[in-house]
Order: sequence, then structure tokens, then C-alpha cells
Amino acid sequence: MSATIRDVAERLHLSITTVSRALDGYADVSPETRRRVVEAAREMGYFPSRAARQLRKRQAEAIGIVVPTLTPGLADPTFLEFVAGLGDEATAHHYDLLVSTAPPESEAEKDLYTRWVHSRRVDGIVLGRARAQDWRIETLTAEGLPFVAYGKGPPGSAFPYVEVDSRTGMQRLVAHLVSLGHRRIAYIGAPERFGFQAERLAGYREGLAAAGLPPRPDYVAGGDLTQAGGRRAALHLLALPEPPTAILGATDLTAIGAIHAAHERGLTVGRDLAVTGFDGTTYAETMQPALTTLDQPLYAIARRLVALLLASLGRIPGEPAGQMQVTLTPEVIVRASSAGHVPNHFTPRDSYGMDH
Amino acid sequence: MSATIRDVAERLHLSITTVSRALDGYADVSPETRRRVVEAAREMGYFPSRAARQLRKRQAEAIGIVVPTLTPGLADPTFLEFVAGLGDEATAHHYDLLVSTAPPESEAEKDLYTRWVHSRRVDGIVLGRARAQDWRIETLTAEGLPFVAYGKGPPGSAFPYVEVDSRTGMQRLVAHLVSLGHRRIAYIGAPERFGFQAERLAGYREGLAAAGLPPRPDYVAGGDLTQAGGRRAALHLLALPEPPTAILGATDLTAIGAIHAAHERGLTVGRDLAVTGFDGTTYAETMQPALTTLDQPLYAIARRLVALLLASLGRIPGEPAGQMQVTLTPEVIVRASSAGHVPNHFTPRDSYGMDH
DNA sequence: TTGTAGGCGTTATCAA
DNA sequence: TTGATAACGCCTACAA
Repeated sequence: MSATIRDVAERLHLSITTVSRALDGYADVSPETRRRVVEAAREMGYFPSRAARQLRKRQAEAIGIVVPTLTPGLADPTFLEFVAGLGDEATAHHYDLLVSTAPPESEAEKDLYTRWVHSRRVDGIVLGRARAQDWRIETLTAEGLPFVAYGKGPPGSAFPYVEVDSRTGMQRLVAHLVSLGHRRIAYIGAPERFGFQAERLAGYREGLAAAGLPPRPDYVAGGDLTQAGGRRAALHLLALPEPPTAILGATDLTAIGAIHAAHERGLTVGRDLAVTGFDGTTYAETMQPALTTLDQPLYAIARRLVALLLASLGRIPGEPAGQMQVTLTPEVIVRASSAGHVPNHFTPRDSYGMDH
Repeated sequence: MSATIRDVAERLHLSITTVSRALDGYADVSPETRRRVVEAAREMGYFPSRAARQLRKRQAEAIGIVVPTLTPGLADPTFLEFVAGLGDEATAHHYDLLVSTAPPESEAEKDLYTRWVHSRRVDGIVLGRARAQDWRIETLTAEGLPFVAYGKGPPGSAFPYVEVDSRTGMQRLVAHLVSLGHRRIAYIGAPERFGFQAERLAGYREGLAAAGLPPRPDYVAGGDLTQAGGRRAALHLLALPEPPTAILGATDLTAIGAIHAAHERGLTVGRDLAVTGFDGTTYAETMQPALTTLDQPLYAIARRLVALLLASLGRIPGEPAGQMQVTLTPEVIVRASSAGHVPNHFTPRDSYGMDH
């Protein structure tokens, strides 16, 4: 099919050794020879066989990501931005990105990692969301396969990661709402198995405390990271005898669900009710009304993660000594969903039902 | 690092040949030997090296997809569902999925394909959206690399594909709106370079014709497949002296943008204005109001595409003779965004501006 | 039923 | 500065 290194060598009456080194940029090749080799290779459309190279170098020159899915085919759409970042940064370093999907904590997920590790399919792995208790971290550590994570995982973790300081972020978000005059502030969380949930909840509570507001257990609702879950939780909150005037969603998707719930109850978000998200997705931006949120630039984070991973593989000469554990503090992006003042005459709705 | 086939062979005092064949399920191995081999392999955590296997078999056991991006990091989020389908079906056949991103028609895209083809990195490629004039189709055909496409590409194409009969779909959608009493029906399209645009536009026009409605050029607006583009186009349509009572979006995202535009203009979608999409995404489902759309099950389509690709590679013994060019007719899913009757007293808005 | 041997296309070691 | 040679780990004729 395609040309091999041997073809190039024969055409130039050189040894394959010389061709290989000329192409890989070794110093001990005469400029003239290199020129001829490079030109011939280009003309012949020669590219080194990835498989042969991998076998010889014992490197896959590939990294992997497993996208968590709730049901087959249904994954958090913000993951695409993340995946795009991984792909672009990997490609920039001539690495390939392998993508697969599996439900979190499933056998399928485990199998995938096992296969990737043992068939030496990837040199390293990106963990999309580090969980508080995460067998992947233990397994990969035990197997000796390099990995990086989005989120810092259990306390004291030694691997490279990028995390967003959710806690401080939530504090700021609560402070923002308080500054608008809100006193009845609720939170729709994520399942506890996600590391960030504890942080965000803590930040929410600390934000309340900083404003001298007592915590109200009935103002903490459970979401599941989906829009539908956010809607359900918000319907529940809005049906409380004394409903909140502001709702913090653990994610943008959750918040968008809450906005829909508010509309269903006849409320105008940004006037009758403030809603905020967390992620800074494009959905938040184009939502109606635009969603106040905490910026979390997934694309940039993903690129950074790949850079960290490749650095820890020793593949990026420049960056090895760099800080391998990065904490970003998210900025509050104020938009229409939390604009204006606090509703004065907000009274309980007559409808307590949940229609889903 | 990991065990090799040689380790397994030595431990059992067998030749590597026997081990290889026992594991690959060849018939000429005694049951007893096979049992011992399989057990030892499991115990030792042996998996064949993918690189060695690929080199020897001259097969990558991988397929590739290039996700089109508008700007870095920003891709159509519905692609994730598509990618998930590709990944799941590929994994089911022990194939890997390579994902990369590039702007359509860019040098980067071209480089990517060149590298994948010539370094024999993938056995086949999935084309996400076949374009009307598509150099990828020509190139891949010329290179002899198998590929399948979502969309049938230029007329007379010989490669396997899955397409959705947009034309019939749009006709049905228009018929649905007409049956509700709509007469002023507009369409927000996609850029012409996308193969489906011509089809959808034709279907829209034929739908009008079938209902005896004359085509109105001012009712055809241009979108760019983004939500923001849909919003802009809808603002334009709604600012017409005689605005439409129904808007068909070329995609769900476009339609969602249109819904936002309608809200901005103070219209209630489903009452003052009907809006429909095309794709059947989860966004359409959870949108507020829920979006009438044409079902286009991306996840299932993606799986089917991979099956076709692997079949054309001769990798699926069962399916080779199957129909390789599949046309699906999308079903209209009626939801709240097009429910109810036609607005009687719909008059031009006083605002003609576009604030974006 | 099992084993021997050769080679897939590279890169790395060593010698010239 | 260049070349011969030996792996890398696996699969597969072919031989036993």
C-alpha cells in the first residue's frame, strides 16, 4: 500500500538507518543527505508505520479518555468541548486520542482500562472527572500507567491534575446573590460520588455563613447532573411552603433545568427568581435568559491536562519541572438570570405537584 | 511491564505458537491445552500487544473520526452522541476509535487524513457529515482507504452510507404545520456546503407546494448550524413586515436559537409562534417549550455506520452481503413548540432591530 | 496436536 | 557521517 522506509532508502541508495535518522532529526546526518531524504520521503508520501514505530519504541503515542455515559449514547454534552481540547493538544504533539464510553463504575469501564493498559494501547489516560473514591486512581497507580485528572481526587493525591476551586467559586456566587439582597438561597447538588459535590456544597454553606445566613437543610436538593434532574429538584424547591428566591445549580445543565422548572411555574427568571449555574458552557451563554455562572473553560483545561500528561511522560522537553497540580479559581460571570433585585412579594405557589 | 506471549509460553513449557492459537480460538488445540493457556493468560494479566499484532496483521484495528469545529473547542454538541455511538460499536468489535478535531476544509483536516492514511493508523474512517462537494470522498477513494459517511454525498456515490431522507422529512413537517392552519411558514437553513441543506430546503418548498402555498424568498433565512445563528436569523424573520407564524429550523440548535429569539420579542412559542427543529436531540426534548422535531437517532446511526464500515472491511462475517446504503425516513415528533392553533391576531412587532 | 522459523517496519546499538 | 544487524511481540506457513 504505502511506501516504507525501505523504499525510500533504496531509491536514494542509502541505508534505512540513515533515512530513519535523517527523518527523525538526528544531528549526525549531513545537511545534504537530510535534504535529499526529506524530499524523497515527501515525494513518495512516506510516513513511518505507526505500529512498527510503537512496537520498537515501546510507546503507543496515544492517550485515552473514557467518556462517562448515563445510558447508552447519552453523555454530558459539555464533554465534547473537553474531548476537543484533548484531541487538539494531543494532535499538536503528534499523539492520538482514543475515545471510548462507559457508564461510571461499570464493568465495561473496568474492562476498557484493563485492555488499554495491558495491550499497551495508550501511554497515559485522562480521567474526566476524578471521583472522591476512585478505583481508577488506585488501579492506574498500581499498574503504573501515567494519568492526569480533572479534579484532584482524594486528599493527598500525587498525580498531576487541574482542578477548579469550586469552594471559593461557590462562596463568590453566594456573595453575589447576597449582594443583590437574596436571603433565601437554595442549592441543587450532584451525586456525592463526584468529588466536586462536597466542595461546592461546602462553598455554598460557607457563603451563607459569611453573610450571616443560617443553613436550611430543606434548601439543599439533589440533582444528577442532568437537565431533567435539575428541573425535578427545582420543582421540588419551588413547591416548598417558603420557596427560595435564588437557586444555585451544581452545573449549568442543572441550572438550565431549574430555569425550565421556573418557567413551568410561571416565574420569570431574573425577576421572580435568580438562578445560577457552574461551568461556563456555551449553553449558559445562549440560554434564555442568559445564565449567571462560574467560568470553567473546559477546552483550555483539557489542553492543559494533555500538556501535563505528556510532560509527565517526559514528552515535552520544556515543561517537565512545571507545576503539575494546578488550581484555577473560577470567575463569576453575571448574566440576566441573576440580574435585578430580589422579588418582594414572592409567595408560595398553589401548585405543589411534580409532573415528572 | 506487562506479560508477553513468551512469558505465558515459558511458564507452561509450550511454544508461543500454541499459546497464540489457543487464545485466538483455533480448532487445532487440545481442549486441555487451551484451558491451561487461557487460565495462565488470565492469571498473568496477559493481553496481546496491540502494536505487534497490528504490525504483523497489517491492520490497525482502529477507525477514525474527525469532528468538525467552528472555532477551536467549539463543535456541535450533538456530535458527542454520534461519537458515543461510534465508540460503543467499535469497542464491541474490539476496535479503537481515534478522535480528532479540525475546522472543515482546513489544512489541519487534510493533514490529519494524510497522516492517518499513510501511517496506517486507521483501517477506515467515518465521515461525520458528507458534504455536497467533498474532497475527502475523492481523496479517500483515491487512496483506497475504506470509509463510510453520514449522508450520501454527491449523487451516484458508491461507498456505504446512512442517510436520513431530509426531503421527505421536511415535507412531513410542513404538512404538519399546514394541518394546524399555518400559512406563513419560514425556514432557517444551513450553509450550502452541507449536503443536507439542499435536501431540506427542497423538502420545505415541496411541502409548501403540496399545500398550494407559494414560495416566499423572504421566508428563507440563512443559519450556520449554531444556536446563535438561529437566533439571529429568527430575529430577522420576526422583524419582517409580515412575519411568519411558523419557523422551521434546519437543526434543533437552530430552532432553539429561534425560540430564544421569539422569547426576546415577547412571543410565546407554541401559541404566538410555532417552531420546529430537525435532529431529535435531547435538547429538543428538554427545551422549554419542548421542540417539535424530526427524529434522527444519531447514536443508532453511528453504530450502524461502524457496522457498515467493519463489514466493508470484511470484519463482520455475518453482514457482508447486507445493504450498504441505508436511507432512513425521519418521523415527526410533535411537541409543545408547534402545538395548538395558528395565532389569529399576529401583527408585526414594533421592534425591527437586531441586537447581536 | 504441537513446534520451528521467518518477517511485519521501525529504531537503537555498535562498528566502520 | 554512514551502514549492518538485532530486536520489539506477534502471527502464520510449514514441518514434525
